[in-house]
Formats: sequence, structure tokens, C-alpha cells
Amino acid sequence: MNKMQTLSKNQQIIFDLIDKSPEPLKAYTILFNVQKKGIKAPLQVYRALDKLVEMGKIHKIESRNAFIACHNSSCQVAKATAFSICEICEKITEISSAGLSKYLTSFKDKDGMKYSKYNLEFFGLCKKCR
Amino acid sequence: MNKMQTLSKNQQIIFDLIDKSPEPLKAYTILFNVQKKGIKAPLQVYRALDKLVEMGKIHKIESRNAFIACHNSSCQVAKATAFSICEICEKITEISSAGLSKYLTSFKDKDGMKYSKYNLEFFGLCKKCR
DNA sequence: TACATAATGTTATATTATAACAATAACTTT
DNA sequence: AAAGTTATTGTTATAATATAACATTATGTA
Ligand SMILES: [Zn+2]
Ligand SMILES: [Zn+2]
Ligand SMILES: [Zn+2]
Ligand SMILES: [Zn+2]
Repeated sequence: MNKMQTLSKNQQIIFDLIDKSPEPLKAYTILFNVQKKGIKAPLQVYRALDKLVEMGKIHKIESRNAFIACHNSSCQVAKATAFSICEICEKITEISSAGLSKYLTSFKDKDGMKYSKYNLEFFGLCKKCR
Repeated sequence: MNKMQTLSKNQQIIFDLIDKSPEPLKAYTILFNVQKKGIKAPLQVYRALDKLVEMGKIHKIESRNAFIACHNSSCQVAKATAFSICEICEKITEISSAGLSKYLTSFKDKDGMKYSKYNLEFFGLCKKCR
């Protein structure tokens, strides 16, 4: 069974903010929004983000330098993520597809090499923007 | 047929450097290495990089902020890229798999949405590092 | 308690990327 | 060739993203 992860003060503040945000947040946007709670320096934000990513509570959208809460039942697959990104409105959604993750987790390259960790970002137009 | 793309002076200088590099290069590493050729400012580098990415001559490794030349017969699939990244030695290889690109290009999410563009980064240990 | 580990606070700095504006070069159309 | 248009270049300044280094405090464990 998973060891119950309890969040530290800063981790909890920053996770709550990201979790209730309708869109991915950037580190300095987070910083600005938690200054009233006493978090004053970028490093405090980045440290909490690092831990939250490690725990699988949030994911980083690499092409956008932004962070989104995992809604995939706190990602068992913290290290195997897939997102869709709308190129017009920047709506970003975590894709939760057993088929996709199975395909990618079992994918073997030319050397027969398998990879348990991956990050996939799809780009296109969301429903609203088409 | 594809319009033959001819590179501008700066684009050619920067492409040549990336193309002959055994590893992905970062923007400021590129800048440092082309200063002897008269390219003095970050913006000159970033502008050339943008165009080269557009043309599919190079790709950006998003999780590393680094650029690698496409060796996939100058990527017909400039907008559908996949890489493997060794977490120890940072060896990075473009994956060229018809099966993978077919699977991802035809992948439909829960809303039945298809995406023609994607970027996939696999993480693991390369042969040498295992 | 005593020890070890994780989290925090703080200042400074490194790294990555773009804004704004002016000047040239290259390509089109007449 | 002339005139108009677009792509590329040059330059300075600045914005945005991220980490180094060091001191302190809190938490967990033997
Ligand atoms: Zn997730
Ligand atoms: Zn949209
Ligand atoms: Zn390619
Ligand atoms: Zn390796």
C-alpha cells in the first residue's frame, strides 16, 4: 500500500492553489498568489513544486512551464503523463487512457529498450476553438 | 512537392553547429559557439532556432530546453516527434517508429478528438548506463 | 536525549527567452 | 530597373524561469 503522503505547510498552500485553478499555473504566478500567505521567494515555490511533482500530486507541462494538479486519482502513473493542449485558447487537459498508457509503457524502441517514464503532449484545437 | 527551403546565413551557421553536435545544444551554448562567426546576441540565435524548428530541420527537447537536428530524413513529421532520454548520461535520441507515430496520430481522446501534432519524451536508462 | 532527515527562510545569481526599434537583404510585380 | 513587399539581420534592454549557497527550524526516529 502507498505510504500516506502528508504535505508540509508550503506544499499544502501551493497544492491548494494549483488544485483549485481552472488552468495550469506558472511558478511566478503561484509566487504572486501565495505571498499573502508568507511565501516570499521563488525558491520556496520551486522547492514545493519539485516535491509535489515527485509525489505525483501535480504535473509539469514542459512546453508551457506550467503546473497542473493531477486528477487521475492522484496519479499512480506520476511518471507517465499525457496532455492535450489547445493551441488557441491554451486549454490543457490531462489525458487518462488505459490504452494509451499501456501502449506507451510497453513500447520498445529499435534497441528493444523499454521506458517506464514518459511525457506526451498533444497539440490541436479544442472543441470550442474549432 | 515540398518547396525547397534555403537557409539564411544565420540559420545555416546555427543549423550546421547543431547538426554536427553529438548532443542537443542549448541556446546560450550555441550563442557562445557562433560568436566567432559574428552572431552576437541571444535574439539572433532564438530567431534562427524558431525558423529551423518551423522547417522541421531541428527539434526542441522541451524538458531540457535543448535543440537537436532531425535525422529523420528532415522530418516530414516535424510536428510529431518522439525522443528517448537517458536520465544518467543525458543521451538523447530521436525515435523513428512508424508504428508509434501511426498510433499517436490516430489516437482519439475521450471526446473523439484527434491531434496531428505531438511531442513525446521517454525517460529511462540507455544501454551503456544500465 | 541525541541523532538524522526534511522543510524552511533569505539573499544573490544563473539561465532561458522576448520586446522594441532600426536597418538591410531578398523576392515580386510592374 | 523601379517600386513595393516580405524576410532577415543588428542592437540594446529587459522579462521570465530557475538554481546556488548558506543558515535556521521543524519533524521523525533510535
Ligand atoms: Zn496525473
Ligand atoms: Zn481552445
Ligand atoms: Zn525529426
Ligand atoms: Zn546513459
